[in-house]
Amino acid sequence: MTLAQSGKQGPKGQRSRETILRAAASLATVDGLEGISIGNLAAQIGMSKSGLYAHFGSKEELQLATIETAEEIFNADVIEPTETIGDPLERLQALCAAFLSHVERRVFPGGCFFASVSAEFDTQPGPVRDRVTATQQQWAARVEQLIREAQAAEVLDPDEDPALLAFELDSYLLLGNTNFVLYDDTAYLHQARQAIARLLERARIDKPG
Amino acid sequence: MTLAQSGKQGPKGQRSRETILRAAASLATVDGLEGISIGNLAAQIGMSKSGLYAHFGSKEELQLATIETAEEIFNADVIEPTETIGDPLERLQALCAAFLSHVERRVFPGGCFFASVSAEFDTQPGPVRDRVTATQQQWAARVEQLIREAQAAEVLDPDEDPALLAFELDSYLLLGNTNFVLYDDTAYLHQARQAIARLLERARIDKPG
DNA sequence: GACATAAAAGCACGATCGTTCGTGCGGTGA
DNA sequence: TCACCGCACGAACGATCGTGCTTTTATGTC
Repeated sequence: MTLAQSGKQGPKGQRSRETILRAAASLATVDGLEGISIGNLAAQIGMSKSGLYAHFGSKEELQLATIETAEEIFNADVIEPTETIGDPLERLQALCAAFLSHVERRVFPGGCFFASVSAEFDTQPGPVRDRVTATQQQWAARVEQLIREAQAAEVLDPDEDPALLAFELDSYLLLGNTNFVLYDDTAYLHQARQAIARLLERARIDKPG
Repeated sequence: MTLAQSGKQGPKGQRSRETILRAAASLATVDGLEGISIGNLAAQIGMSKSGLYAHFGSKEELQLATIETAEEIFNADVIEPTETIGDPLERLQALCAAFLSHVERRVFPGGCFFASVSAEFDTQPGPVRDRVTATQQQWAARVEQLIREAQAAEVLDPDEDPALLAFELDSYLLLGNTNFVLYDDTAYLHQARQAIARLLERARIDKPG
């Protein structure tokens, strides 16, 4: 019986598991989630192939656990810091800024984990794809919801289509990430910031006076 | 001596090579350019592994030839039809429309070939990456150039930053492609079209009268 | 210090990877 | 008719893949 199947696990095992998954999440943004090999990952962190493998029942379980870890890292780094902001428009701006900062600081060496993995699994049905698309939709829904709140608070034009505005914002974030990684040039992150700023400016309600 | 190394090739060989490369280009947008295996590709088109391999000296040569073929397909389907249009703004609009149509018609089953492959090789140095980035830059430069021409023709606001405008347009195209493939929903292509239309409308010079 | 158990390693398996080699078929020109 | 050559084939290679089984090493409790 593998360690993964038996529910038992001590503190040592949890630490190892965490080490494995953090390395896997980083490697996945460079070599892809499928491109990672058990042996390669094991060598990376100085473990034996079988010792690493014992923590998971299969490669797919490792991939799913890796996604979960990446999501925790992403949430802690990008989403949670913005949740104390009351004003919805400010929170939206902070969210976009945090994302681009997250990419720029190379929290994951290959840029946004979910952009990377969803491009890899977009045409590969299965639990991995489902898990990734769920996270993506959650992100898009969050952006759109903040736009609706900003409209309700009368700081964004209520005639704007929230879904379209969210699409446009996400577009800038995605291409900013993609081009930054591809060309290793922060100029594209700055373009994303400019595009976001003027899009939101155009959607803002003109305050009288 | 392999067929690839000897320059000699008859009409039969060229036809086979073309068959291989077209299948490879399609498969690459689904399984990735690295995910393609020689055996898998050979089985797909009913050839032996070694028979296929003889057309190329290595897998990397196959990848590079695949990119070249994909570029030809893309140019013929997206770029060339728009080159007869004189007005730069109209040509820009036609180019964007042609791209989204190209994606929607699934000329490649996994959407835009270069979006797919550049996401895969963005962190993998080598000739393949270089070839892909070159094509990407060529596309971006084309879009930006059309914007400049439209500004010179006084149909787009000369105060607009051409690079930024090109970035925004490319953003919509990329996310439109990505989400269409990921969710198999044309709604995202429509959002891209809306975003493009209103961005260009905002950048247009208001005609007096 | 002995014992139970978690955690990692050792080793080996079948499959598949890219790659190479020798061979054979079919058409073309001497 | 015969030699030649483009083209594709089958077989096999070393390497690496994911995956198991067995054994050894740590860890922690009495």
